[in-house]
Amino acid sequence: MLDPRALRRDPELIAKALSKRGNAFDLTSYRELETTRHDLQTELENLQHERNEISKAIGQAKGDGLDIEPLKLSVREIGFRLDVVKQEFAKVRDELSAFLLSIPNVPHESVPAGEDEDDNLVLYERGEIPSFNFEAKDHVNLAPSFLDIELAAKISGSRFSVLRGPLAKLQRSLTQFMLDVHVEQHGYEEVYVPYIVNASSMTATGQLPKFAHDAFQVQHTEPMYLVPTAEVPVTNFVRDEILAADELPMKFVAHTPCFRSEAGSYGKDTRGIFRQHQFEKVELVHVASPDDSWDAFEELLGNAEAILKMLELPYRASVLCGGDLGFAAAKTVDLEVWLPSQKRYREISSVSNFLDFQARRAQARFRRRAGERPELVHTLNGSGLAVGRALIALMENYQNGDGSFCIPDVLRDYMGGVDSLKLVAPLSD
RNA sequence: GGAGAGGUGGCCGAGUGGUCGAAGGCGCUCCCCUGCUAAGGGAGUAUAGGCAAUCCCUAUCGAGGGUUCGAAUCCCUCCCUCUCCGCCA
Repeated sequence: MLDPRALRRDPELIAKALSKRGNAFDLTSYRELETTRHDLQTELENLQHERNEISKAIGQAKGDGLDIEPLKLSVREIGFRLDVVKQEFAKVRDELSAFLLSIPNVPHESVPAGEDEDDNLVLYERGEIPSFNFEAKDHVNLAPSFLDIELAAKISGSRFSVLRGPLAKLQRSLTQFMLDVHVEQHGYEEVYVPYIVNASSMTATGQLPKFAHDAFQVQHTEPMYLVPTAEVPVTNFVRDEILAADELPMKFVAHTPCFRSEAGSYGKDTRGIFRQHQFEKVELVHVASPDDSWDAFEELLGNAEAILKMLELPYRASVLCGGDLGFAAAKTVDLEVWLPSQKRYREISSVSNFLDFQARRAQARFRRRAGERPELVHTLNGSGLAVGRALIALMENYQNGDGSFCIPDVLRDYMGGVDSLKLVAPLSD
């Protein structure tokens, strides 16, 4: 959520800043709502004040043994009027808050203008794109019977997968490796978190109310949601908390499955496990002081890149343009890994600084010094990395032409010493 | 699933329908005293909103309704936590 005070002070400025996203900010209805809210609130508070005064007087009169009936009568009209105004105010307040919750974050000044991913700005490329003297197979053809989409379709439906044997182990090894690096080398605390969250958590990080259709909802005593990313449960650690300055920065790493409905992506990336309703991700989350969040951003990006470097996968980094920027983010840098079968880079990590946008929704604050007013923290996160996509990238970039692919050095211990896999032969069971 | 207890400020914990935003304690901040690995004394210390505003006003005692001139306090619904029993990975 944007700062309501900043918005009130200069709505034009915010509208202009949001236009970088191609987001039309409705100044007219905002002004109308805000004016109505202000008028109603003033009237409401005045009425409440009057009522409080008289009620206080009644209390005193009663104590003094005086007749309180005339006073009661005088407060009656106020009560009626109050009921009406209270209702009107509640309605406008709810409308305004729904309006505010649906406004995306203001893009940082370094974010390029643009409509979609074609307008993203490539920062740099790293690693060496492999040159094969054979036709590169894609990940499906490299492990046909170990990656069973049909079986998953029977069990669940489209966009699910079953991984078998060594392929399942390889995905687990990747996960383990990433967690270990972030904990042992980058100073993160590993956390294990719920995979189902409540509506308040989803609202705090920005998935709700606007993007309900992207999430899987679970019906319980109240509506709950399968986590679309560990960002949701982990960032919500600090919801409604007032932290001490020395508790910052907080750095968490969590491995979770992620669930996305992928509504609106029909026909897109339908082959293999590239875009699934359920996928594994290792996520990094920072809770930072506002002074340090851009440093934290660089650190996070470096931490995610470190995994790609250690796996020796070719990748590039791009700043997302305004139009491609996620709802809550002020700035995002995507890491994209080279996929030989597609002969292009594809997203494997997304690193974002949300500034105080999520923190305001979450009321996540800290105190610089004891006795001072609490301030909103800054939140950031980044994939470190998307495990399923890392699996694809590894298989494809390390393929040898005979259907086998090598296991990168850093994973060999996790794989029990295995240095290559050949999974093109049918599964024998 | 059954039975019970409870949700109050950074924490613990009082609270009779009326001057309670809330006693007391702890913690924290500042000051004083003392000069020595301690203690004592004083003052302050919730959040959000309105306003140019220190002041002032409004709201908030798990959430939402209700009763009442007035609700932390009474009633209803929901959520959560804890204890015991049952079941269970």
